[in-house]
Amino acid sequence: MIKSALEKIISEDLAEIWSLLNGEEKRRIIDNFQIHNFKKNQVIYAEKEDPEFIWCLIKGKVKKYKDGVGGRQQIIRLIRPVQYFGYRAYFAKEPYVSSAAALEASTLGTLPMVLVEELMEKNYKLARFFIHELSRNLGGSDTKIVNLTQKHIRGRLAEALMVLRDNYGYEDDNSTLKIYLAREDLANMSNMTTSNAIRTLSGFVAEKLIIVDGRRIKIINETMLRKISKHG
Amino acid sequence: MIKSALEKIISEDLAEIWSLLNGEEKRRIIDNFQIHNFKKNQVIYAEKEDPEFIWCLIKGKVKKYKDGVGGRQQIIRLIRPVQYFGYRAYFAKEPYVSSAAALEASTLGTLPMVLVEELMEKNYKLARFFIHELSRNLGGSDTKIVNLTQKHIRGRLAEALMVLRDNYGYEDDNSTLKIYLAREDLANMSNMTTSNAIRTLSGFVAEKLIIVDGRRIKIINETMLRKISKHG
DNA sequence: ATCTTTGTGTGTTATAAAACATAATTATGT
DNA sequence: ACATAATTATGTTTTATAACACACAAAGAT
Repeated sequence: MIKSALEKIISEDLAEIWSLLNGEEKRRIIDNFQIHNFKKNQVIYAEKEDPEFIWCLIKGKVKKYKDGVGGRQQIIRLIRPVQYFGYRAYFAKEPYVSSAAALEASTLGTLPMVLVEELMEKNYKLARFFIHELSRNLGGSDTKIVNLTQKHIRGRLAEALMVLRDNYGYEDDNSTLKIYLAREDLANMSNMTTSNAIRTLSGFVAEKLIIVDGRRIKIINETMLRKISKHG
Repeated sequence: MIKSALEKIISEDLAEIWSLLNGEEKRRIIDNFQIHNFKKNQVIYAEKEDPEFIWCLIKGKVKKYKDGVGGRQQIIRLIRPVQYFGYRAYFAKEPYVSSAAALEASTLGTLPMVLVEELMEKNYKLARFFIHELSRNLGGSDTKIVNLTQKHIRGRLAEALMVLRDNYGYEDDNSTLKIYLAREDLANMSNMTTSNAIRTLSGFVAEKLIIVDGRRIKIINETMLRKISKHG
């Protein structure tokens, strides 16, 4: 398993990033790539630590979050395979401002950021890849600021459900979200208490917008949910 | 005035960015740099428009903001001379997600993004400059999400005052904020209604943390304000 | 299997902040 | 200089959401 997952990613260009590199560069990546396994809920790195590696999610699901006042947690971003994270703080030359944890058992790879920077200096496409990613994430964060501060509770939860849908998609039935979050995590995505996440979710069930079976959420009326998310 | 301001910026390396370029590159910048003047409150660009230029604030003050539900505006970031903005959307290959407007009469310069990208491809330092800026801004936005959603009204306003202090500094008296915002803008920075910004500001005056004279805000107890901003 | 912990669901109360209302002041245009 | 509009200020009411309380179910531990 150790190297095969990586070879697969690189050779099949599952991740955009690798297709930008030449053979020699790919060689150096493979030589320095380290595989790590994380259990469900295990912290990958924590706020205030110093960044040293770029992280690559190979299998599983990861949340990036910030712990705020009174132990309240805000989920900032969700990661899916094959995505990269943990490089922002290094580029900014500052400690992490958010933490990362596995939402389920996950396999990740690391690469020293010094190597990434070295490759980047030689290969403009790699630099451009990060500029593009950072720019998209920044736009997303700015949008999230307004979503979380100005929308009402129903709008924020509907928004969270749509984020899950867009990030992880549906199961084979084309309607069950392919992620099973605790109500608490749902609340932490939507800036509300767990009680209110549960209550609001029950409301959506009563309105036949979704069907809930434990942590399985089946989206019945996506159009309506998007509408609520927009004007809520 | 037309070119002199630019020559001054470039020659004196007032902006970090120019020191990264060689003579030939500086030449091309100067040839393509366009000066624009904006009146107070004039919109520089608006959400959903397509980005074409990078903007350089030479003189004045600029706010970046998003209009949210019910006409409520959220100020995302403040710009001071000599800072660059407006490039994120271009790099992300998407329309602007926020608008920019002059907070006071301002002088700005534009440079076509295609030129910036061309220079960037040749000059790694320029690419690294943008990666650094984007990374810092992204960290700032992620932090702002938690600040605005989890802090109470006093904490949010104190935070806004400290942001103003850190961005624009003090007048010669070493205590009066070097920016004169309408209460409405103060509210739009702090995610609250104008009424509450006024009320909370009056509270700070009563507690002798600040002195207010119209739009002039004199910081009396910065330590206490930082404390309120942190735990509020 | 039983105990303990953790997560889910709902009703009730408390409260922070918005919404609304109305003056008083300050700017702005003619 | 005056009229009109915009901004600042403050009091009152309403409301969205947090906080609290408790029951029940599910999952782990001994």
